[in-house]
Amino acid sequence: MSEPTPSSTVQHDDLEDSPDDELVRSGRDAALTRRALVRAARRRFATEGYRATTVREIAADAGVNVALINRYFTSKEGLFAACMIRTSDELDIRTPDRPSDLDGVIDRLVAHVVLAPDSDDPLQLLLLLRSSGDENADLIRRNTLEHFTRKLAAAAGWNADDPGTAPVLLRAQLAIATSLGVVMLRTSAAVQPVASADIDELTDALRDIFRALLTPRPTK
Amino acid sequence: MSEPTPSSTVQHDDLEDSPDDELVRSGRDAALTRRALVRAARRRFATEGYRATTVREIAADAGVNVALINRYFTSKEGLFAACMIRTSDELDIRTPDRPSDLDGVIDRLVAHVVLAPDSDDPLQLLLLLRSSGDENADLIRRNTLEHFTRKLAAAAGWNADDPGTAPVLLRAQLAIATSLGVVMLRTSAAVQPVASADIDELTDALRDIFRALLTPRPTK
DNA sequence: GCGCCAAGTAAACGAATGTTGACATAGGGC
DNA sequence: GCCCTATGTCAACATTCGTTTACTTGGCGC
Repeated sequence: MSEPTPSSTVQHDDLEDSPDDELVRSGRDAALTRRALVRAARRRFATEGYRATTVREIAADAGVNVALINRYFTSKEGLFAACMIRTSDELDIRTPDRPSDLDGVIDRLVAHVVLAPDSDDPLQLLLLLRSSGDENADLIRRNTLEHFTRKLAAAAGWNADDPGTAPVLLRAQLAIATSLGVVMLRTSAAVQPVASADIDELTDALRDIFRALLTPRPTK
Repeated sequence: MSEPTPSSTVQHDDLEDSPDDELVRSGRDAALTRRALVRAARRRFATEGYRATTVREIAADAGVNVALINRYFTSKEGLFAACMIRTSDELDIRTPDRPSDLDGVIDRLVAHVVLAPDSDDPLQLLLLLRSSGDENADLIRRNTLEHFTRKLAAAAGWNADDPGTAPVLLRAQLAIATSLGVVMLRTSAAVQPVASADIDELTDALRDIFRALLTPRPTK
């Protein structure tokens, strides 16, 4: 009888060709290890969900020993919280300051949606993540999504003080919902044809929808 | 040392007040048990995801012994397939035979999306379910989604033999993606305003989008 | 009323999960 | 150069997962 492979952790000598480690791990560097873990965790949490992701998978992706997750983040939940906090920050940065530039906002949103499946864009985690079983994480996600909705709606002419513009807020959120759905179909299920659609074609189609949704229209 | 509670299965004597069992379980009825399991599984799979759902939870929800899942459905995956198959059937039924009735199709889709959060509508499972970590389960979902996409696209004038209508297929899938996103925002995260939007208002907005997406438009 | 088979139960299994503690080692301060 | 601490490794843990096996129980045909 042959000996079973004793462990599922991969050694750092067979990282395959994954360029996940933006820098070559030369020596011992706690900060680098933490970043690698967060990056790997973001991808896994986004594509597999919180509970379906195992810490051993994350550690393997990051080319790091499993126990370091608990060393640096106390627990799996702590690692998840670390991913979420940074996500919230980055979304604020990407929000435009000039509400008039609706086309620019749309282009940026479309770019995020189209490119999300291949990146570890924090937006992807925000969009994909479902109920995690962690109340605080869910709250952060809801607040961030609502914040982003208001920003997008403002670019489309929504005014919090003008109840007449309320429909714009709803339409902005439908645009976000569409983004969420597209990202899910492309990353989570690889459903055709959207999963392998031509980038330009998909971009055009999305831009059409978002413009139709968000372009100021006085009529009902 | 106190004895640990030996099992997480609940007896059928403390079903709480859940009306999940549409009929009182008087005697032994295999068909009833199977239906109860499928119903409970649909809700759990839809709200928690495949891998995050445990067979013991499902059995407890259905007020049934865990082993019966394996007896009637061979495995957790078999139970999932049973949920999906019925979903596929219902979607087929709801698909019109007359492709010209686009408005009717749209109305039905919108109704499903709007009502999904409060029901155990099979469509909800289809829309909410994410990457399950189980290859066969993912394949079932992908095939069902693609099948439904083609049905919807056909109602909007898509013809598999006419490459010129390919964009319609993509747009139909964007409509599905939007549905998926809306259902997720409403059920999974309760994001405002879409979560508490007026039903009629939401219905109108969705109908507008889907018509704009799917109404035959000869121009590029 | 009785036996027989379907329906349901209980307990255990191996594998996988998150976590922990003891140990090994690199690398900079002195 | 030596040691001391931060960093990383290894093996084990308790628990939970899906599944299986042996068993009990209920209801229908005769």
